[in-house]
Parts: sequence; C-alpha cells; structure tokens
Amino acid sequence: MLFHIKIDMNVTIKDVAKAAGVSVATVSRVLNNSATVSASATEQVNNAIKELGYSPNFLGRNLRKCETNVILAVLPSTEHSFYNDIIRGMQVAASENGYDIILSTSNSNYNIEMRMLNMLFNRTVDAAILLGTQLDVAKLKELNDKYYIALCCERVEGANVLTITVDDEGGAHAAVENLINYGHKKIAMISTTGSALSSFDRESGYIRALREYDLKYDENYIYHGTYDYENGEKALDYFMSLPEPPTAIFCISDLLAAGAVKAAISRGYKVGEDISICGFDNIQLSGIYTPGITTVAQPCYEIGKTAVNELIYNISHSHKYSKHIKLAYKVIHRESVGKAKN
Amino acid sequence: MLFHIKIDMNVTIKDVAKAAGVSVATVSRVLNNSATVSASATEQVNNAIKELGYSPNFLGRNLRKCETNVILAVLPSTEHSFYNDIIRGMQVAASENGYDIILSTSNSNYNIEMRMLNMLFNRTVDAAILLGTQLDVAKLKELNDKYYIALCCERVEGANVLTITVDDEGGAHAAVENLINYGHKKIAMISTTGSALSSFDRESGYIRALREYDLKYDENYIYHGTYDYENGEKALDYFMSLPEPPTAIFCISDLLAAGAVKAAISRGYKVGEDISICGFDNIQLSGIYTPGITTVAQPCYEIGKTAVNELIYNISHSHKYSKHIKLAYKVIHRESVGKAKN
DNA sequence: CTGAAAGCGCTAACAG
DNA sequence: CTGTTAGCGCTTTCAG
Repeated sequence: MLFHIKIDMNVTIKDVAKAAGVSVATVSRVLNNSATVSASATEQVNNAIKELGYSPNFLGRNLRKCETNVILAVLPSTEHSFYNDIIRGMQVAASENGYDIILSTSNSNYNIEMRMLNMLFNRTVDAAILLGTQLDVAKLKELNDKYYIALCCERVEGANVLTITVDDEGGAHAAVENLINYGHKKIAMISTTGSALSSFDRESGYIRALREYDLKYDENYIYHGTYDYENGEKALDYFMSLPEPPTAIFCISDLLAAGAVKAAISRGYKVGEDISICGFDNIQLSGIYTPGITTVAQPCYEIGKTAVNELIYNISHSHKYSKHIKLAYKVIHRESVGKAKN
Repeated sequence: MLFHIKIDMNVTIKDVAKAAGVSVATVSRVLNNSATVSASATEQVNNAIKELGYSPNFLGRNLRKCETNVILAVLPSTEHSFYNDIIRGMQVAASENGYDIILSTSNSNYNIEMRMLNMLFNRTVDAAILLGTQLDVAKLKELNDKYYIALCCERVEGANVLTITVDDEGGAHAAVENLINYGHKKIAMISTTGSALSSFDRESGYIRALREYDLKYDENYIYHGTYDYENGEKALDYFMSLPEPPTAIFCISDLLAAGAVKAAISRGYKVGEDISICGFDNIQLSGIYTPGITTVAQPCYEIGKTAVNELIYNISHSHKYSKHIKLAYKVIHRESVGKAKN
C-alpha cells in the first residue's frame, strides 16, 4: 500500500517518542502537562523535541479533541482603522484563555460571508464573531443553534444572539446634546439607508435629544445615503440648499463627517464657525483632518475584549447566553464643532 | 471505554453512508468528485447529505491529506485601509485556486508574529504571507527552508524569499520627478528610521531623481522619524525652520504627508501654493483630505493577487522560487502639489 | 463502479 | 508513573 507522502514530512510524536525512548502517551503528557511524568522522562522528551525540531500537528490534536481553540472574526473589510483596536482587544482576551483569533473579510457580501463561515461548519474554528453581518435573523438563529457565534458592533433585531456594541443610541444622544450645548438649534443628521441598526439607533438618540430640548424634529433634516464619504459631500450640498439650512450636522460616521467637512470647506464655509459637524466612531482620520473632527468614540478595545470573553464563557459553559451588552461611548471635542452663529 | 463526547456532535461521513446505504468511500468520492460514482448512488448520497445537514469535517480531511488549502496572511495591523485591496487580491487569487486566506495581525511585534506563525508550524495552514515582518534574515531563511512563505509589500535584504512589492525606488523617483516638473528645486523628504527597506528604496529613488536633474542633495533635507503622522508635523516644523526651507516635500507615506499638510495648514501655509507635499501609498485618507494629497499609488489588488498566485505556484511545484517581483506604481495628482513659487 | 480497511497525528482511557 | 491501544473523520489503495 502506497500513500501520498509529502517530501517535507514533519517529525511526529512517534519520532519524538522513539528518540526519547518513551511511549507516545508520555510525550503527549509532557506536551500537555496532563499528568505527572518523571523528571527524567520529561527531560528526555524535551531534549528530543528540541533536537528534532518537533512541533505538534494541530490537525491531529484538534481532530481528536473536537476543538481547535480558534475563533474566527469576520470583518466586512479592513478599510476602517476602527477595527484595529477591536481586534487587539479580541486577541488579548483570546490569548488569556488559550485561544487564537483569525480574521477574514467578507466585503459585506453574503456569499463571501457564508464562505468564511464554512470554517465554522467544517470545524476549522470553534466559534465566529460577526462584525457587521449580511445574514438575516433566520440564518443567524440557525447558526446560533448549531454553533457558537457573536455579533460585534452591529446588532440584528430579533436575533437572539450574543451581541456587543457601543451604546449607539446614547452616544448619538450625547453628540447631539453637545451640539445643543454649543447653542445649535437647527441640527441635521446624515444617516444611512439600508438595515444597519447602529444607524437606526443613532437616529433614535438624535431624535430623543431634540425632543428633550424642545427642538423641532424635521424629516428634511435627515439625509439617508450609503456609507461612502462622497455621500457626506452630497448631504452637505443638500442641507445647504434648504430654505433654512442647519447650523450643525451630526453624522453616523466619521467618514461621512469627513465628506461633509470636505464639501463645506470647498464651498467656502468655515467648519466650526459657519457650520458645525460631528461624526461617530473616532477613526484615525478624524484626528488627522484639518479641522479635527468632533466625534463619539467607541471603546473598541473593550468591545473586542468583551465579545471574546463572553463567547468563550458560552463555549466553556456549553450554553448560549444571548445578552446584548452595550458599552460606554465618549464624546471627543475637536475643531469641527463650535458655537452657533445667530 | 468511554471517550469525551461533545453534546453537539456533528453528523459524520459514516452517518451519511448509512443513510444513503453506501460505504464511506462512496460518500467521499461524491464529496470530492474523485472517481466515477453511479448516478443513483450519487443522488442517494446527496440526498442524505441534505437531509442530515452534513458538512465535512476538515480536520479529518486535512489530517489525512497533510494539507489545509489555507494561506495565512500576517498583517502588522488593520489600521491602514491600504491593506484592504491587497487582501481582496489575495482572496480572489486564492479562491481561483481552491485556497482560502485567513488573516492575523502582529502589531509589528516579533513575539506575536511568531505566535501567529505557529499556525504554519502546527500545520493549521499550508503557507504564510508576511506583510511587513519583524523577522530577520536568518529566521526567514529557516522558515523558508521548512515552509512556504512569501513577503509582501516589504522586502528583506538578503532573504532569499519570494517577495512582491511595488517598485518603491521607481515610484519615489516618479514622485520627485513630478515635483521637479512643477518647478520645484528645493525638495525635502520625510522618511523613517528603522530598517524598512521600502523607505530605503524610496530614498534611493528620491536621490536618483535629484541627481538626474542636477539638484543638490542635502542631508538636512531628509527627516527620519517613526511612521506616526505626528512625525509629519514635526518634520514640517523642522524643514520650515531651516535657513533655506524647501518648497516641496516628498513623504514615504500618505500618513506622514497628512501630518505635514495638517501642520502646514495650522502654521498658515497654503498647501499646494506656499509648500507642495506629496505622499506615497494612496490610502483612502489622501483622497478625502482637504486639500487632496498628491501621492504614488501602489497596485494593491495586483500585489495581493500576485503574491498568492506565486506562492501557490511554488506549493504546487514543491519548489521555492524566490524571485522579487516589483509591480508598477502610478502617480496620482491632487491639490497638495502645485507650481513652485519663485 | 463499489466496499473494506489502513492510517494521517494525536489524546486519553485503561491496565499495569 | 508509564505503555498499549482505540479512535477522532476523512481519503485512498487495493481487490473485487
């Protein structure tokens, strides 16, 4: 019988056992600290490992243990510096629990996302965290029944899935309240079409703030578009062409805010004086832009860390606790917001 | 004998075989299209698969085949939108060849990078692509001897490893030539300390352009710092305090260029008139900034695609061809560069 | 065209 | 404290 043999076939636990003069079981034991092994045997094994340059094959281990200790995080893209700290938080939490995080990107495409989730189905990973999913409630429920999953940054209505986000509603409320405190009464908002509930929640916060301060809520003051920064430009033009243009604009993202700022500057407005603009997310760009863009920071590191910790808690308790954890935001003051002109 | 049984034990190929009334071998055959199976058997198997919701366990498959068809890409971080198109290119090339790409981030930390490379050692992945590595030549050689690896975006001197980058030297040369064509004669450069050869190569291109146009090369005109955009600000202040300040600045990255632009604006200079600033990379930011930042675009998508294609070529030929492929750059004109004042 | 069976590398139960 | 051995799920040879 001839099997396909890789040229660079690695040394296996068997080779180590032979070299160390012990059984594979003993090697496995020192590898995993799983039972008491005599000092001498331990030493022999460790020497053999070093000599042979042995590194355990996790395919064998994982197959045997029915677990990989790997969690997959599916990102829409790596375009937003925003995700970087979330990932860092995930990695730290994972590392503390003996897990690893691997990433993949879906380009916000349902099919690609499902393809990535194959790793869940084919047992390449133990669990998955979705950062902004394209899947609908039904699909998520199906997944959550069979596997360990979590949503991060973006909730899905009715999905009974572990979810970690910033307090979107509260953050938006605080952002608008801040504009109001700067004397603004005509406050518009740039939001997105589509089903993202973070946008919806931020709209809710915006509306609540207006109500609380007895400012009129005008539907013409909400612009809906895509996430592209060009939409920030379009929105600005739209708002400024209104019979009664706003003096401040709250945007559901920094990218849209940057687009609005860019357009405002090019149309000759002084941002922070003629028009105040506030974003959301606190991506790197908003600190670098001239003028600096006032925004609402998400606790990215904390979000990532919490998502992984909760997910691992679920795994280790063989249970799917599906709470929605909302973490605290923080308003970041920069130059794009200033006192309202009268 | 009692083994640890996972509660949610998945259906296996055995269950499918039983349900379909065939052997596991036959199931495997239809799963892999690996041999002719009668139409009726095929149908029965497919039905059973559907009914049971079967999904093959890749741990078993991979263990058996000694391969995973997964390539790991190790990113320094996901902070740069820059990587997004590279990853897209990688995914497309991988997908076309039956591979998957998984990502991880190293935070430019040697230990984390090595930890990620464990996936290579423990056979969780077939190959790895390093985008900006912390490993030295010796380590890279060692890895390249034992595994399939490639360098992407950042070469390492003396490492005989498959490498794909943009033509850094040529791109920098073109950027500086462009400044010269705008009438600039006093051209400074913001570069980085440390060992990144992309910076080194871009300096070489800068110097070659100066020489070719008989402009004097002045060491005081090169500022070395970290990659943080704050260094762009510091560099600008330094240059402008020189007895003979430059009229144009070429930066090895858009982030540094943005820092310089920000500082210039805040010091009252008109960017594109009083001072021209050119970046490198064409990250999203440079198009959004006001003024738009002139830069050198890397063919990111192509770089990622090429890296994966070449790597898979190596794998499938069981050989480590270690050429360095340099792909074409493109100068992107925006407002941050204008005619030199006299 | 199909089934039996070996074995990928590893862990863990069991017996000693 | 240690060795033997079954078996995780899968692919593939070999024989029919």
